[in-house]
Amino acid sequence: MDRQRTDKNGETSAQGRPTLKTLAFMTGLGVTTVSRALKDAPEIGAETRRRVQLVAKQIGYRPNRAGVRLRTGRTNVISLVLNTDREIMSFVSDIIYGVSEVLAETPYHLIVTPYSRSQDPMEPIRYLVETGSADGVIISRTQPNDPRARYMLEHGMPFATHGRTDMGLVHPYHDFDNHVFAMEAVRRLASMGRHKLALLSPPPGLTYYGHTLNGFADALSEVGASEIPFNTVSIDHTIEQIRTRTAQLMRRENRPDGFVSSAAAATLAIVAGIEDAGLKLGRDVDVVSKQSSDLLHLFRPELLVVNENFRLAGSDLARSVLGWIGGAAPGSLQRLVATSEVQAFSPPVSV
Amino acid sequence: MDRQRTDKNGETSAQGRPTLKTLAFMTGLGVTTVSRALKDAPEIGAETRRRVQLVAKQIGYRPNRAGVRLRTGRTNVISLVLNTDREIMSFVSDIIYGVSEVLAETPYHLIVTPYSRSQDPMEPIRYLVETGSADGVIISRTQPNDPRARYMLEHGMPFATHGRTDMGLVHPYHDFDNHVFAMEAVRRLASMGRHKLALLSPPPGLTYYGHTLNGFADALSEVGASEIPFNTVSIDHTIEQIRTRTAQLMRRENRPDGFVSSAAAATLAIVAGIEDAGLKLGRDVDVVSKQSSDLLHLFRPELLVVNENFRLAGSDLARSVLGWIGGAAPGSLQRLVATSEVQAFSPPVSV
DNA sequence: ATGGCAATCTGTAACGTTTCAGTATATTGA
DNA sequence: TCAATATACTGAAACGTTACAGATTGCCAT
Repeated sequence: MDRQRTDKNGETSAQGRPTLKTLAFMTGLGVTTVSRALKDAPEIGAETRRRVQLVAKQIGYRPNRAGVRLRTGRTNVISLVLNTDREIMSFVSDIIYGVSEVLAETPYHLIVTPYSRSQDPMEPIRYLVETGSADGVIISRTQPNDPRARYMLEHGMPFATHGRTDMGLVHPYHDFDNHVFAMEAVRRLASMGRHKLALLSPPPGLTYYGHTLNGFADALSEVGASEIPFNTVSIDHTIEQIRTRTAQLMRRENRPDGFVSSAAAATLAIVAGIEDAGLKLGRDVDVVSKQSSDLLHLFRPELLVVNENFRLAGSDLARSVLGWIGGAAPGSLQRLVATSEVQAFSPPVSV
Repeated sequence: MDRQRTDKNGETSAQGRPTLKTLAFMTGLGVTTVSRALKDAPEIGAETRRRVQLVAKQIGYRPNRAGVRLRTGRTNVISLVLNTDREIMSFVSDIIYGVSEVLAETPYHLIVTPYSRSQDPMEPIRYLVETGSADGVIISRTQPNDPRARYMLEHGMPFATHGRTDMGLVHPYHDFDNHVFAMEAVRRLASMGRHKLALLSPPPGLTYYGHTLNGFADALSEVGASEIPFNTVSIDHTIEQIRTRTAQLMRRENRPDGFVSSAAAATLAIVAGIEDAGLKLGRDVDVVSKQSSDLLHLFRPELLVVNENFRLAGSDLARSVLGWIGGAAPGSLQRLVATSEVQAFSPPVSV
């Protein structure tokens, strides 16, 4: 197991990985001096500092994470907390890449802390805070009154949320403007002559559920369109459930002629349901959908899409947590990204 | 910053998180005894053991990771190494969930170590080994002669690969039988009367590229079909590139009447290319595709699919690494999963 | 009684780092 | 010249854990 353990107490040149002691021996200085020289402490002579840093670079010195962590309590870890059964697929990969890309230039590692259907969402948070397993946390599926945010705020754990909260607490967030998304979607559908619209919403409970609903309602009254209720399912339901419900809805007399969908996978199901009912996309009904990767236009060119960039969300969230850890004001680390325009891929069919 | 620091040297009841010292004080034992009692060491009296464990549970003692890591060198970390620009989207989320679900019942944390296009794939591996940042590693995009596997083997770092190597070294792996996949795909197409087949392969260089190619070739000769070369693109190319090349191919005189595709997203592009060329899926050409989530049948019901379960791969890989760390023989931790049957969603159209 | 031996328990040191409280030397001000 | 002070460095202690090398006790065979 332990490969080489030649060194006794610092005099004999150490094997294995170099430590401060190794550097101290090589430079003839004390470990304290070396430690401070490496972090540019002011009370170290300019030449000594340079010398130490040179040697450190030469032999590839890297501070031992466990040593630092034990001594300082800093873990150099950011934890991304994910729901393992409800999270959108592309969300996971894109956000991880976004976070990674920011952390890559720092000493921080990314740990993924999962929780599942069966668990209380608070559990992973409590674990992280109680065990001090991370210096900062990123959470998603944010709720208006989010106990996780409150808890972390109370316990001094820096964090950032994907989506906003609404309880008067200030913390970093990254959010996509789903209010505007829903409004633009409705406006676009209205401009195509669609006036009986259904919304496949985010799961009730999450903050952006409200944003989406409000945007939808606001635009409906703005353009004078009406809503066909479709609230027995949300994007959290299975493909099959959404497909079935859509088909049922489309067979009713008072069926919608337009859909707004908050997620790409759900949109596949909606379209399938529409076609199950014998109707045709672009002729009988139009659909505006959010998507996070550029695939929906391959599925059906008649689909109208708005892009949400999860990779950007990831890097933004990572920067925010690091910022908070670094002492920035949490209120200055909030970002609401505007939605892009609704995009079409095939010329509109006149109704 | 430091919240409470009442305790001086163990006599005064400690604040903050309980440590062995806290337990020692509460039970009236020495820290050594407490430490051993918690890990069921044989030289501890049965009653003492129970007593210590009871108190530990009551006050919610959790060993300090930094302490353990510094002392023992064990990190209790498994690292998943991912390519941030070539990895399949669903692969990332599913495999993370699979790994997580296994690690959840252990003290292990999952850290994601990314590398990008611009980097040498060896770099993250060297980092992990040199800094001892993980007790075990999971890699994907495995090559027949994989320098990462060789390096980790040489340096005693337990690991598992998604996909096999082919250099006579023995290590745990999880692999999907792409040879059989390609054969079954070809057989299915042949049974539908398709005899001029094109293969959209994995990227050359990866081990399963060879497996897929061989299976494809073997089945071609078995059923007496012929290959239409389509090797200017692989599933690593962009959607647009695949789409364009497919359209070009389908406009040629000697065009394929069947495709075998190694990835779902690429299949979307193939179908788009087919339709760009004015041809119809199921009538002019059939496509068999691998998929990892059940979405392709929504895209075009004529598609034929074979499912590959990445979540299973993840949990399997995690179990393998843990097994190796735990002392199991690496050769006993290898698994080749059979492909499911080729599935159809719409009745075949006679040609 | 005495030596030997299990059975239990314990103190000390060490892992690598940072911080505290210095020490030694040179420099300054009067 | 002498104290005061700044500059550059240092040892010891501590973070929480485990391993090593004992120490204490009771019991048994002699």
